[in-house]
Amino acid sequence: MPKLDASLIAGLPPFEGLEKDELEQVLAPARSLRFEREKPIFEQEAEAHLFFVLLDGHVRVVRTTTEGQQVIVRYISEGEVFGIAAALGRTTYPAAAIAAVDCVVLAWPSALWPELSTRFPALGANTYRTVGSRLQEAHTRVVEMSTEQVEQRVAHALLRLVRQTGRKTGEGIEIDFPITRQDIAEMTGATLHTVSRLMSAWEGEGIVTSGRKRVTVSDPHRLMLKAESREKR
Amino acid sequence: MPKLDASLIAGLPPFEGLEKDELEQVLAPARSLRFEREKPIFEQEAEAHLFFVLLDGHVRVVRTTTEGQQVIVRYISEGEVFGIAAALGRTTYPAAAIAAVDCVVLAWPSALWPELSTRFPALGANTYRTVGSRLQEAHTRVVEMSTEQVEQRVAHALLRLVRQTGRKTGEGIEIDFPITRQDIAEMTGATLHTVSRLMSAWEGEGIVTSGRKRVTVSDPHRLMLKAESREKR
DNA sequence: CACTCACTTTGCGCGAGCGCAAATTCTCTG
DNA sequence: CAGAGAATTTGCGCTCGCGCAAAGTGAGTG
Repeated sequence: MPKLDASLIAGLPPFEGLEKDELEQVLAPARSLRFEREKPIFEQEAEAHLFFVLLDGHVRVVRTTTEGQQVIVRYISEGEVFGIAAALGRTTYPAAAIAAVDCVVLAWPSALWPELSTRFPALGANTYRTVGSRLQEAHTRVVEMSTEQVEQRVAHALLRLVRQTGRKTGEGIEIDFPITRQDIAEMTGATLHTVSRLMSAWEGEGIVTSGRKRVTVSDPHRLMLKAESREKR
Repeated sequence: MPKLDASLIAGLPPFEGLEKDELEQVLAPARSLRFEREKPIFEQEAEAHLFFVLLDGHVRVVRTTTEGQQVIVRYISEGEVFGIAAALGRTTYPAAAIAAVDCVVLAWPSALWPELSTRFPALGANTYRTVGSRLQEAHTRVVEMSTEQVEQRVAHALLRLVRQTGRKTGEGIEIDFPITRQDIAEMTGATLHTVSRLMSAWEGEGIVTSGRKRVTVSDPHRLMLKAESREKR
């Protein structure tokens, strides 16, 4: 087990408000793990033995229905906790987590959560704050799915990705990991065909530039207009 | 302030695992409040000064979009906590809560949450377990909205309501509070017209009996078939 | 460097379910 | 108990976006 570099980790949101020695105590029982691109970090319905903080990379969280249809629940970015079923009283993971690119994670045994969260209340508070915003985000998605057209939903999804993981380039803000039309479809409840058509149209209008597994938003402002205009019902 | 009857409250899920004297300490700073049918318990975006346990009645949790469209996030039943924004590090309520019928609630000042949850870990664990299942449920709804037809979604919604709040009658299991076609539409992302058509069809098939603000499921098994058959995509 | 496979684009037809409108029925209130 | 308003039902046309199909375009590999 490599010695973890506390100084790089100290600034991450889950550990905010922890003293230096507290952080070391928190990190002591953690292992650092690597996952290659497209490799599963955990599977849906598996025993939730570990919980994680993502140190580097991007992770896709996917739910699969009994009929085999996949839905992307969210993407995890650097510095976020995930797989925290144990903190929410679950014994299994409700979704799978897959490394979207090569990833480095910290992993703790779930059994340690009760002790860690009581010994280090700041850790618990930070984690539950994250849970709160995820619950709110999930409800936001329900509302979007209920009230918006596909075009609006796709625009919102892209804007969210850009905000979360955007990286500035010459042509605009690029989504920082490989993402297919199919992926965007699975985030928005559309088909890859419809997503492809929308992207083509937006490309023509100069709002996005995109290629194989790559999306760059060159005009976020006009994309926001697409996201907001024309409600239904 | 009336003296609270601890014996009636002891069995509720949020208080499971608390000793008798602990329960009394938890209840001490709580106030009991009454709300008439259709009166708001709190408004969306309001300061989250209180958190609640529902002692009697049913509460509708509603999000309103900037365009004024309403979506029913969930219904709260007896014995559930709600309005727990503070436990999730939020300062405002992300949705409104409205009494679906005359209600009795227990209310605590949000400021007490940190103290209560650390002094009584069981209370914290029970609450976060609830949060966990709500997060999962929200994701389930996202998946349903992404992959199912309106008919399946409405069937699922009714089955969920029946499981949560069903009350046996001569004709089947009745949803225990007034609920309109419009309400069901706002839970499923459909229009009241489509919901009405579905209910009429199902009534014809002998699956449900319904009237004004009233729904009884007489054949849950066949409704489950409606909920599961024919996936799309 | 060619081959293959995954990803993407585009066309076309169709159907689920919305939007609008109007009639009907039930409940509550004065 | 009559009137009014809320909730429900039903009809009809239309559109968004899916389903299916087929062609095109990279990118990685042996």
